Amino acid sequence: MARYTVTSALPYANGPVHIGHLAGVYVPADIYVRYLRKKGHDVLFIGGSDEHGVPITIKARQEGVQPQDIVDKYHGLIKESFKRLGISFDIYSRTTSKTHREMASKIFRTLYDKGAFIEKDSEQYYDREAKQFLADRYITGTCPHCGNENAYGDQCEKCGTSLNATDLINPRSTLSGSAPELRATKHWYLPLDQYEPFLREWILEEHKEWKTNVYGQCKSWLDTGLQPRAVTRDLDWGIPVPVEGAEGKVLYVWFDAPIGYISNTKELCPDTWEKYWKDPDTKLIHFIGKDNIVFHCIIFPAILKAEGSFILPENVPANEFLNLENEKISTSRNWAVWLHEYLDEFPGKEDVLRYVLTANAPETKDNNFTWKDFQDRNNNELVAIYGNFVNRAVVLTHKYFGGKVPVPGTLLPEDLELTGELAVLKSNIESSIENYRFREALKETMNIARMGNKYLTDTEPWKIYKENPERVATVLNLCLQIAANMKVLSEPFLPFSSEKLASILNAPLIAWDDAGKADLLPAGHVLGKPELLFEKIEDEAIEFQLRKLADTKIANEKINYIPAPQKSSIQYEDFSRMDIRIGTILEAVKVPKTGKLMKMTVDTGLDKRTIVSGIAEYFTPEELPGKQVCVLANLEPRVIKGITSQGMILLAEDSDGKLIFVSPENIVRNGSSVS
RNA sequence: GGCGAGGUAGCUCAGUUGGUUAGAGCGCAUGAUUCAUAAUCAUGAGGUCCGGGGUUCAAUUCCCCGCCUCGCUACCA
Repeated sequence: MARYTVTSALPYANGPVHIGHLAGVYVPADIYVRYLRKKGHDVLFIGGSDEHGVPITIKARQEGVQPQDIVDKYHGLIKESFKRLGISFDIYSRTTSKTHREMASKIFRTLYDKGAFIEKDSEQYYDREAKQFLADRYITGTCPHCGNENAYGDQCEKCGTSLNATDLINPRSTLSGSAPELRATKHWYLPLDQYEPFLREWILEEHKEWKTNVYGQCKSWLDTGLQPRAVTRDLDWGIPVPVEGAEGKVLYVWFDAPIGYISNTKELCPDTWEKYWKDPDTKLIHFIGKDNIVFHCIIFPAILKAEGSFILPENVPANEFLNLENEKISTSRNWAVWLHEYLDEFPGKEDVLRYVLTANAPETKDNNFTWKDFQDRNNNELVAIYGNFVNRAVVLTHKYFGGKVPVPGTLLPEDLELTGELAVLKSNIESSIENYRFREALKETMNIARMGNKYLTDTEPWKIYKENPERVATVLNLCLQIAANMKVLSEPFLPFSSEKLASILNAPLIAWDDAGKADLLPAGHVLGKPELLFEKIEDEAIEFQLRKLADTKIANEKINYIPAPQKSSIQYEDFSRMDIRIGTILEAVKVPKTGKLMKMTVDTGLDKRTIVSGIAEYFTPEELPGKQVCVLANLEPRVIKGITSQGMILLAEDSDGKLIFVSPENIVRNGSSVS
């Protein structure tokens, strides 16, 4: 018996959980832990909500409530829906818990006391209108070396000098446009660069077996070179930095969140939690999505290593992403299948979702969920293969043997082959699960039912019953044994159906290692009431979902779009200083080596000038010439990627981020003023 | 733009440490069958293994270039 600590990424509590989260993290993690438990291992499955960080404060501000209200709402919703889907967490807690606050503080403090952090005092700019400290790149000003008036807080692009924001003359906040004030602040950095040799050895040498996407990304980070990373923030929502003189500062959410795994373990096992985190015999497994790789493979292990007494993860099986009907799942665009809605709309079909998301899991590359595929897999696989096989075996037994498991006769070669294959399939399922290949494991599980269907067709008990009832007894006995094996071996994937099958067979769920054999049900055992394991999903239900997606996609784009709050008042004079003209784009080329920049020549009526704009993702150079646009003409020129941009083209940004030109309704003479 | 992962049958995916006819499930076609939720079983059709070069006796598999998708990151007056 081995000991396992299995974690699944903490969902961020600013929205409900959708099928992408499930397919990527929670369903595979649940399969894994259910399997380990069935094998008799000592395993803890740790989950919880991640409730700190800036996005939650922004959402709270938008909705006019407190951050606590936001996280209370979503934590409850998420916890409840996980439970309903049978995600078998041993604990699902939250990072606003008392235990977590203490644990995160303690770990920070330990590192602090060990001198593991770099402490940096600095004067940082604070935007009084936006009410926050500004990161360097949110500040522009005049370069002290070359006099460029549009240098960034971290670097002047004109002379190439690296700067500190405090070096700038006449700094401005790019958030509000106002002049920020200097405030002294202090932050703590984890010098990741110091852990590079350790990480390199540990990952690149000792964990070559990790999935290629995980290993590749870690290697990329390590080869690029790691930088010290700030682990504190100036913010009023989070865990206070437990150090004197750190008032108003909180732990960076990515420092505190993974510690939540530890805190939640402690909350569950106040006395014994340490053996799950500090005993070298314990295997720690993190289930995550691919966007989380660096935090779980680089930063969190560095924190654990710095602390010194914790074990490191054995594996970090990160999945890719799931698309929905060929489009990226998006919370903000409401393009998702929400778990709590699915559970309401498909009652009793928890396993169908679990099945489809496993059979189609994005294990090696991004995958696509479609409702048609969902229906097909239910109707053609769960119903037709698994459910149907069980039903055939049970109905025939009731018909010929009064619902009692018949006494088997002498086994023929084909019977022995069947039982031999059963053991093979079981072992295939085991090795697949242990290697995090759940899709394959599920397929092998279904092959057991396929094998049963074929066996029934080959032996044709309904034909031979009259002349050879003894043979039929053997055949049906074996079929029921196969069904009993299905019940056990499919339980990690389809726990609800296994319960149901247990009741149909009137036999309890047994341990994993007792399966794989053809003697699970004794002769004479009385079966339970026959009922269908799965039912067909009709076209109407699928059409409803597709219509709903189409509708909510349109509706929510309009309803959910929250315009940015109005900026502070200005005088007419401020406005009148802006010289906005109508101009015509003459030519356009993409700026090489950039993702978004387009270099255009624009006839402003005043002159023909060069303007660089970040629109290349939305327009091709070919479609631009001839277009009339509004140009902010008297904007100070600015060097972008070595090109001097003389002005700015006005664009509207749609709710989905798409850019649209602000153009005159009719053709206007170039140089016309806009006011 | 840099880096990482992926691009294989209509769909979802395996696989090839380079080697005769590239696999599975679903879908489709044909046949068998009727115990079963028109479910099952068998057989079959379907693929310039993203494109172009190169190395090799031989490349889908190795190398180079390019295109596409996703992620991280940079940039986006």
